[in-house]
Amino acid sequence: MLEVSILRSPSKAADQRGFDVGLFPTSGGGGDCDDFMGVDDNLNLLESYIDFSCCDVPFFDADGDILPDLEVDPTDELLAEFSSSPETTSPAAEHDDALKQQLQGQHQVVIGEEDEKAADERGVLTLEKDDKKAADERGVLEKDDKKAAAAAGPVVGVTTEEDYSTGGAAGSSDDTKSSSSAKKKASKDSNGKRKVKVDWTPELHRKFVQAVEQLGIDKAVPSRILEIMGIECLTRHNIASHLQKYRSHRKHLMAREAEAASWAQKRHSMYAAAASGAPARKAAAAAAGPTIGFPPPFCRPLHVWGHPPIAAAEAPPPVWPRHLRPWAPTMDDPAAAAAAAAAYWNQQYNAASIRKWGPHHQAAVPCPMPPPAMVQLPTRFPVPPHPTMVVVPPPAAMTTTTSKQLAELQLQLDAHPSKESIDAAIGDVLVKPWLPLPLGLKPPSLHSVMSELHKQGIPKVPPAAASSDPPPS
DNA sequence: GACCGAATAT
DNA sequence: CATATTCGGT
Repeated sequence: MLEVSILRSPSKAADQRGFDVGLFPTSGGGGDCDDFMGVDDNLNLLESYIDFSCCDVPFFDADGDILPDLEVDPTDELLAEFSSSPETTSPAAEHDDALKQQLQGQHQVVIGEEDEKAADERGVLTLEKDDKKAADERGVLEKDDKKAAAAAGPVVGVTTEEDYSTGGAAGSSDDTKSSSSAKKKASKDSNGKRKVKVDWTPELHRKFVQAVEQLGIDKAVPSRILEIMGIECLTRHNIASHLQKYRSHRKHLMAREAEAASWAQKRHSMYAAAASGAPARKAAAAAAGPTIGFPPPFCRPLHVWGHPPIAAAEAPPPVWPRHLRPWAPTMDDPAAAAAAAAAYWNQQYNAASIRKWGPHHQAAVPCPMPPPAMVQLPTRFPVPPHPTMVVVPPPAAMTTTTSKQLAELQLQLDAHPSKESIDAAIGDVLVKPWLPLPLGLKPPSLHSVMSELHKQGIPKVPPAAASSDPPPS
């Protein structure tokens, strides 16, 4: 917490440490912090534990509001306490930092050469799991105490890194696992670097997606992505982790689309059969109606990247005519589809972050972005470099009325295939109703959609009538 | 040994 | 749930 406050509060700890506190540009999507790429050398102090080497001003927006904090675990908080406790905020800070590193180093050494369990048996470890928190809260030992602790041995009430990062295992009479993991941790952090949870803000994610797109989903490997993103404070592991999630979601999404497409295909065939088949068969097909053997009129996307549940009342229309969606790509155009997918991800991310952080989220970037020039947009990328998308999700739940209306609309579409192919209509209008809308394009209300359809000569057909009246061929 | 991706942990 | 870490394979 305090760690965050250091970085968050320009007037307090950060200032005291001589941080060059800057503000985030307000420019919505474009917040590609070229204007604060400069990294204050003073940050090196902090870098000792927290690799914020390129995160000079990550936590403020232009209003000086506190921006979403990085989710830090208690480990981080402790170190924050180290960094921000009064005695570390002045000239002494540097020494403290150094001391802390030193302390950690010593601790590591001992952990490495002494079995934790043995230490425990010796009674050297004084903190039980439950006490750790209290230790956290009461803060860190005074400088002198730290020195003393370091001198006396590594484990006397000094809760160092591995204590926290292993969930307090060091203090418990826990077993080999904890000690070995502590060892690992210790060796890993021997350089004093501390891993902070990366906050994948929309901006960051956008960069990520752009990099992935640029490389191609197949060739997109963490190291390359990182290279293209050019964000120093990210590690290959951060990228890998995010990439894993990205791929996973993407996979689900594609599976979903494939499924929908296959349904569309079936539907197409069925129409063809019904239109050209014998009367009996035709009647059967008509009687079966559009809902039997077909997927629901709209396909809700999988819970992708924190898709918000939307109340039925405020749910946007799940479908709208193709002509009202000029941006809609077709599955025939892979590039457009890919771009749409990318836009979709961006939109998902924006939506998620709005929910998470509120409407000002766009200014929040945990790491400064590279200058835009560093990122080449795919030539065919049809969306703006920094698209701000409007969320157009399908409804989480439908009221009866909405459901009826939808069924009706569906039937209208069924009964009056547009000049475009049924396939396209299904693929675009029904299969992917959740595609993002570019900013400025508000999703049409169901009402407007329907009246538009009506204007286009598509009458409102009562479901009963529609189902007994198969579409003309 | 570095990297990757999936699995698992936090 | 999001992210980090681990682990097995290349």
